[in-house]
Amino acid sequence: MNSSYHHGDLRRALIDAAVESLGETGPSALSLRAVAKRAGVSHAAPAHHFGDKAGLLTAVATEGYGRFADALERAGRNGDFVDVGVAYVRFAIDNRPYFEIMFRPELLHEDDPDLARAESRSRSVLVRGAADLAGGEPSLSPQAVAAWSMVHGFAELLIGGNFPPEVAGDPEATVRKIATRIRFDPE
Amino acid sequence: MNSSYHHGDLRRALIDAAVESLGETGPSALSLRAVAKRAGVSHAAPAHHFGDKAGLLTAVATEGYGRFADALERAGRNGDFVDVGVAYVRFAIDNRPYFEIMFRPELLHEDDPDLARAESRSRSVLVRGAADLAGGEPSLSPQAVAAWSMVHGFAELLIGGNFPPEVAGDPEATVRKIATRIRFDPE
DNA sequence: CCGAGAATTTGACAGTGTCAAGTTGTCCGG
DNA sequence: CCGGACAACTTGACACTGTCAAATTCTCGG
Repeated sequence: MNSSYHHGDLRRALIDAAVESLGETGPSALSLRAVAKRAGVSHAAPAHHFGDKAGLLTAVATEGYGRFADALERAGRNGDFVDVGVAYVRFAIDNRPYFEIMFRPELLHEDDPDLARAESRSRSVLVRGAADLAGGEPSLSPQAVAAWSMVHGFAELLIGGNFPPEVAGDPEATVRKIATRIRFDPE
Repeated sequence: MNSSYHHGDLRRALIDAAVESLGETGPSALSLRAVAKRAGVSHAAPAHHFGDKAGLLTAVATEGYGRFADALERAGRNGDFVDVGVAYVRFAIDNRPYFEIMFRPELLHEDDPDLARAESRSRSVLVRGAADLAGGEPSLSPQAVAAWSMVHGFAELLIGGNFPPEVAGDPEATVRKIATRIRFDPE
């Protein structure tokens, strides 16, 4: 029981440390060595578990997609797709460290099977919600693309600080108002 | 006035080199020294002109916002807001190196006055287009937020490779179809 | 023509990711 | 009980990065 050796679940601790670090410094300034130091291990320990910096971020993104799918699923329980949209941007706000990474392919190992699984799960939750709205189409309908794009763009613009105070102040209200009033022309 | 002993306009050459580099390697892997080498100058030359790595990226983003505003303005000439939306995502596709940087505040010097000017210009072009649609409101109406979010989210998701082939194949057609059929309920 | 001042280079420094090799812990078959 | 195999982790090194200070090179106005 040498104290220099980490006996608990180091993989878990490293992911947590990475998320904390991401929350403080943002993705571009994330340092593997800083993460290692925060977890109390040597600078090369992360490489052993994740291979790569991208590997660590992939693990974070995978966990993020898992939580994301959970949140969307929970919000969609009562059949109102507006709630799913609201949950989408709420997740981006509340889990910003995850969200800032999840849609940045150049930072991740896209071929990772776990990541792909988690990704496709949250995508399917999203599409199912949109399909309910549009009338049960299996694939990505134009309506679904539109809805997804809108909530995603809103989240990104909000996080990037591109909105004036009156909309950034209560983003949930704004997205709810918009999502409620929006319609899709047949034809 | 600005002629240097290197050869022409080094500032210009460095921005161009940065854009090329961004196009090849993406923003996260951009190296100041690689940019300098590409421009044929020493590794510390960029610092003199831009102070910082963020300074160089700020200059790139400023130029990007300029071109962006031009493109949106050109597209809005004939009063159809759908064209502006299409131009938005077309810009993201055609000028990906710029677009990938423009909405990433943590990579830039947000307080830079030139950047702020260029930003607010393209924003005002966008809002003016949306105001025409909504009936002349000056500030950011819910409709404008919705429209902006949608085209922006579409562009980001598209660039991130999140869409299946049938929509990524002809993105312009998809965004046009969506933008044409979308409506906004008057309460 | 020359000296001031700007543009650029040179050299150094701390920090980064990644790899190879060494060290330390764990566990299991005898 | 024990020895050795195996995984987890550390140590040390390497090339590369951004940034800064000092030295150099060019330009131009007097």
